[in-house]
Amino acid sequence: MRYEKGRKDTSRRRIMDVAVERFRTDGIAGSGLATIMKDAGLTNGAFYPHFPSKADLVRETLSDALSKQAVWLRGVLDEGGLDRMIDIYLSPEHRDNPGLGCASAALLPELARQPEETRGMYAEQSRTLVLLLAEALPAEVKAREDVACAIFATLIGTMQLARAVDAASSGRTLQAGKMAIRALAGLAHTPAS
Amino acid sequence: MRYEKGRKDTSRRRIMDVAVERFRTDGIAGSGLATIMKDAGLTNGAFYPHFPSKADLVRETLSDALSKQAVWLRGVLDEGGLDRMIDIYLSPEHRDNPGLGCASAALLPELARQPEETRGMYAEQSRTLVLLLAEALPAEVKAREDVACAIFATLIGTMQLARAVDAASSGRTLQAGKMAIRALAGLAHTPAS
DNA sequence: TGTACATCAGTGAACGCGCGTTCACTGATGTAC
DNA sequence: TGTACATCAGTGAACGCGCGTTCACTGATGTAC
Repeated sequence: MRYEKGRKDTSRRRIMDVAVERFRTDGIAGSGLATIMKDAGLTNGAFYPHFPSKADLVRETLSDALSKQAVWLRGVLDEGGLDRMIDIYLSPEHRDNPGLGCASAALLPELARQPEETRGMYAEQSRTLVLLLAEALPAEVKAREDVACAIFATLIGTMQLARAVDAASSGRTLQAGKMAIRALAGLAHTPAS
Repeated sequence: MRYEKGRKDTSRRRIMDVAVERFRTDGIAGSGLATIMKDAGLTNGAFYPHFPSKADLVRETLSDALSKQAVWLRGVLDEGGLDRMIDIYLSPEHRDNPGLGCASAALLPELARQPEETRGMYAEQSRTLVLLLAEALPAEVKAREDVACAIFATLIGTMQLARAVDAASSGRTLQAGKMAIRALAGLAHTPAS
């Protein structure tokens, strides 16, 4: 049947929202299209009027997620600075909700195995995040982009580690990451969080 | 047919060697048992006299890989110290050969999605690596285990990032990681590597 | 030392299942007149 | 304003394929005598 105007756009949006969350929760290879479509309230076949293939869905959803993360990052850095961002990123809430969190923390090794087009998208989008971090570094920091890149890597590595280890060490892992990133950024070390 | 003594052990060893390499290259969910067995020179059905399930293969091979990594780490730290280890870990050779490299860099987010038993194994084995790093820190470093944990996270995050981004920025990412880890460890920063 | 036999690693076909993708079809809506 | 018709998002069954796992079977070897 023919549907009302704008219907296709909202369906597409719903598919994408359901898909990123599932990718971040179960991995890309671990997420089937049938499940995604069912969760979006549609059937198998409705996928292909929206996306030419799963690879395209992956690329588009992750590109979207990274753009949103850039908006979020800009906002948090503007309001609360690097210090505040670190506390939010390395929070237990973020750790316990990978489906709603950072795509890099959830999927980075799998992203490295994606087709060239997806990898190029990631290279570009992650660079934006690193540049935003670089801008937020204290004025006296040298080699700003390199420091920002290392901070980005430490955020991601710390979150992955906190998710993989047992609950007992997880909190300490997060704290260790915060401490290290503050040291790299040249911020005062605040022992109690 | 009945095979000569020790045959089962060498087959098992071959399955495990082929499996870890494939896991690290293609991911766990992305690696099928049929392919692994074929690469090990055996057929499908020969898998089950060796392992009760794929999950067991995953746990055993990764446990083995992490033990070997601990041996490697101890050796490199003894011979060349933290500085040498950083250079080897964050080398283009390691980046370009994930199949032979660090299991954490290749699989950490996927490890966080494994069954409890596998996660427990990882928590334990990664702790050993962190403690080895802590021992290798310069004497004056405080909060040694926390610093070591952050260094571990930075090594992993940096390698993942270097593998995901384009070739042009990849080298710089590795250098930025080296610089940051040397700073965290309180080692002199050597601008040229 | 020679013979009979139990062992069991490995074979290869098959199991049910979910994967990504294709396709003929539906039918309420927007558009043209 | 009313009618005829083209559109096309979505349906639901099917495609071939690879997945993890099972199973009846093989047959050279190690073991027992």
